[in-house]
Amino acid sequence: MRSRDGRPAVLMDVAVLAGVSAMTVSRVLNAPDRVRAETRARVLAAVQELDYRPNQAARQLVTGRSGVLGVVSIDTTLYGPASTLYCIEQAARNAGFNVSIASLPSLSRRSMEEGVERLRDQAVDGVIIVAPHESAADGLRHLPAEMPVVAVDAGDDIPVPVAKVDQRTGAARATRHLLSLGHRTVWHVAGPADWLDANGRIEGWRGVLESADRPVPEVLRGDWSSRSGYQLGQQLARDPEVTAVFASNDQMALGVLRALREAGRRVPEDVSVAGFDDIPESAYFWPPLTTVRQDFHEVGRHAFHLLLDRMAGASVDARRLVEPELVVRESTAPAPAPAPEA
Amino acid sequence: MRSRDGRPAVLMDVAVLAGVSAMTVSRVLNAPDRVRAETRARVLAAVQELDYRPNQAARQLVTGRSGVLGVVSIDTTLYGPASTLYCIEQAARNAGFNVSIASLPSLSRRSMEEGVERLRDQAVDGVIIVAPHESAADGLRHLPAEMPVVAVDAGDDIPVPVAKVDQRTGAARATRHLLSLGHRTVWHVAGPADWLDANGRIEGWRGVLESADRPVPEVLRGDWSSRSGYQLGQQLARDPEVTAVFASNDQMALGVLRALREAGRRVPEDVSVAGFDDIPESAYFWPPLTTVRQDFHEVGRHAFHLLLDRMAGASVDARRLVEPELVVRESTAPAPAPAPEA
DNA sequence: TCGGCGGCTGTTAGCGTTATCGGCAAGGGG
DNA sequence: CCCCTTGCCGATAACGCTAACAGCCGCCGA
Repeated sequence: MRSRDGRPAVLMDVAVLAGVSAMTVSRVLNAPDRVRAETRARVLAAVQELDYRPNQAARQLVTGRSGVLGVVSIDTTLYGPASTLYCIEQAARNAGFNVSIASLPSLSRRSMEEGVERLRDQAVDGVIIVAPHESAADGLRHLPAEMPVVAVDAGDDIPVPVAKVDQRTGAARATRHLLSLGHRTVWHVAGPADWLDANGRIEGWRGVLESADRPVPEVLRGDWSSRSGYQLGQQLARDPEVTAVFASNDQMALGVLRALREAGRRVPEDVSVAGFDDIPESAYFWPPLTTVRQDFHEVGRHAFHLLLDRMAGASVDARRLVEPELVVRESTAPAPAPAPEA
Repeated sequence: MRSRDGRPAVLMDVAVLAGVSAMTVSRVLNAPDRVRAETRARVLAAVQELDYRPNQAARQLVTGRSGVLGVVSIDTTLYGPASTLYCIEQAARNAGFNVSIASLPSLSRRSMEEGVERLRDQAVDGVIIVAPHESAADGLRHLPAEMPVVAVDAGDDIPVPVAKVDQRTGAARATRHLLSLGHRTVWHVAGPADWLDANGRIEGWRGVLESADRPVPEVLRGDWSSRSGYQLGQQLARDPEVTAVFASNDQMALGVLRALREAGRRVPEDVSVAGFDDIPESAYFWPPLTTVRQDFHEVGRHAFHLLLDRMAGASVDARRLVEPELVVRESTAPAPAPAPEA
């Protein structure tokens, strides 16, 4: 049922129908226990009957809060960001927030600031930034001060709370796993140079090799795509020294697998391969991929709660590290016996 | 620079600084040509100097428009919905809209209506629904009438504009391709029964088999996951009759590939396999997967423009079909010679 | 009996914008 | 010379809600 000749009911309509003042209706909705039970019931009945919905714009105009959170993110088509976004959204919904998104067309500081601006103009109550790039870090240092912001997977030297997966530990675990299988060293197919995740994994990998006193092969730079993994894999396949490869994500690992196979090198008998992410498909690669599972959902949840804290005034240097987990499958195996003449 | 002791500048501050009335400032922002160039310049200078940003809530309160579009979608972690969402967002941004999302935790009509409600309460100007389910169709028939809505990948008998990929044609192409390679018939690993896409593909597949007068094997139901493809693939691998399999998405095709290989059946020499979607990885499966490419981006764009039209009052039964494209790679090959005793 | 206090509800005054109407000056036609 | 138009701008009144204060009533203790 509607009042006012078909336009949606407003607070005043409810008040009239319930025989109370507008303020009382407002109270019923925002602080129910400050209204006598009987009155409250009458008001709620009126609300129901008129199918009344509070006008958020009006409420926001006076309270200054919109109940909307913003997420600015790079390519939400990628598995990681998509999962993180999804989980942020779930957490936010449960807490009564809506979520607006701003996908970044590029990785520049400028583009990131544009995304934040757009959200700010929309008057979001806070922003979560999913932009694991060096260049983004730059932007994160020049944010409008009054806006609560947290970052996902950002560096450590920025003035906003950060939720992230501990990339170094993850990479270290994968690398140690390969060494423990008897491989002399481990080659690394990395992600793009401006991705923090990529660099964190390089550090983890290199750290283990160095402290175990192993040779550190040159880093091979991919771009996260299977194609790049394939191309670099072809390179690796030519070198008979290579018995263990750690790829910085599962897609590149897939490319490596294919390149090795095409070159006649068996996985895992001749070469072991490990990935990173544990995308749902990797258990069905051939062979099933040993990889490092990142709990993106956990990261999303953490990010959301950090933002909540931040909005409540918490300090700017909170950090939330999520531990990744090594998932051993069939793409890694003991190193082949050294060639006879060695 | 700020005015009013540090709080953000409002329209009135700009007006005072520029020596004009508030209304004139408003006009400069919304209908620039109705203001003398000189005045406009003065106002714009003041805007700049005060770093003035219009308060959207106030504007919305009086105009009734928010400049925000809503997208309600199932699991945005899946490749298809994620791509569609991404592209909707791009298109919306370019047209000056923001986008809010509501991911659905379940596929029920109720859950979908909840998503729409949430967005409606947020006062979005329109909604795009990405919920390719039978159950969603039900909900689509009971939407608040005054809200502009378009659907992605929905059925045909609903009262909202629809943008979708022509699933039947896609499936038909894959099936015809396999028949043309000499296979007697084609087995089908389908998606969940309540997904429209899954059913559309079944129809396309069945249609081709029937009109070519081939036996129609029983449909095998998966759940889109590689795991389900793997399990059903094991079943298929046991049947020596099976020489061609069409899976309803690439993930399940991956599972099928693995099951066949484990059972000792070579792909494509013994069995041909085709998928659907053309996810970025499928070119690096082993063997590289023949599949049907869906242009999700195109769908996203269409959906957005349909919504724009709808908001402008266009009819409710607009339809936009996107043609999918067969991508032939190495997982399909001519049928093996019939067994000697046949 | 009265002041005071606590529980409940109403009144008033904005929040920052745009719609609407109206005014004023300059210019053009009768 | 006057009237009417046209171009530009300003005053006022909403839009729908809540913060802040004010008022009423009944009950308590003094």
